[in-house]
Amino acid sequence: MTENICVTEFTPASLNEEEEEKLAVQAKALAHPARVRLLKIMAAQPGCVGGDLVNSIGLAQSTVSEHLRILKDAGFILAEVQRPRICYSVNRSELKNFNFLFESSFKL
Amino acid sequence: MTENICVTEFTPASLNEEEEEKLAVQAKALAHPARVRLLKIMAAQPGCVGGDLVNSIGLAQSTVSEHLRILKDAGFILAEVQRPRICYSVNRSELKNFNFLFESSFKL
DNA sequence: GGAGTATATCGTTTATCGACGATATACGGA
DNA sequence: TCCGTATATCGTCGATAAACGATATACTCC
Repeated sequence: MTENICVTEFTPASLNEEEEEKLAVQAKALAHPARVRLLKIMAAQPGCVGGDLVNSIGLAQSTVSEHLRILKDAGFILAEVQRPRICYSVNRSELKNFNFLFESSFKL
Repeated sequence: MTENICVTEFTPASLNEEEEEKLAVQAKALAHPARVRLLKIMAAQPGCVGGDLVNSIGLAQSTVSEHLRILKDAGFILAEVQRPRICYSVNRSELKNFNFLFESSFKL
């Protein structure tokens, strides 16, 4: 360890660990092409889609279900039960919140 | 497969596979708390930081180096060699581009 | 040329992810 | 009540990620 050349002092106070964790967790939910695609499809629908998402994407039903669970856990989508189907839709406020968190974290 | 209830037809033309892939790849680079933290630290610096990042974070030098490589590969940071150090800084245009890609993909 | 310094790479181990088929669940309707 | 349908969960396997210590690399300065 030597003295810094181009480093200003960093104040730990500006590090909000919870926010960082949330940003990372949500980014992880976006970190797969299939999930980006699913989100995009849902965002393009006025209402919601059922398991037709499975047909829109070349993956097994169980795989799609898992991707949807991850997106749901991240808060990016909502699931409305319409037996026997489930109607998924994007949660725009949470998507916007991610966007905001991203911008504010990195001072864009 | 049955007829849809709440699904409108989806046009594959609006699916830009390259963009989806890029969004996923960049999201993956953000999908770790240590990398979010590193980016945040760098974004808070006027210029750049050297390997002091290693000291700012409780991880081994080799681990931090790997995280930095991932961020660099994603285009989120720039590395300027100042032997024997390397000065890292955020690439704001790429961060902003991610933001834009995110917004436009999901129609926010 | 040799020593010192900062960063990158390698090799290993453990943990997590992604995909699938098979099966369970939870309901609506005949 | 039993059947069909849509979704969720389970178990497994191969692939990838994350962490570390040890070592290599690539310079600067004596």
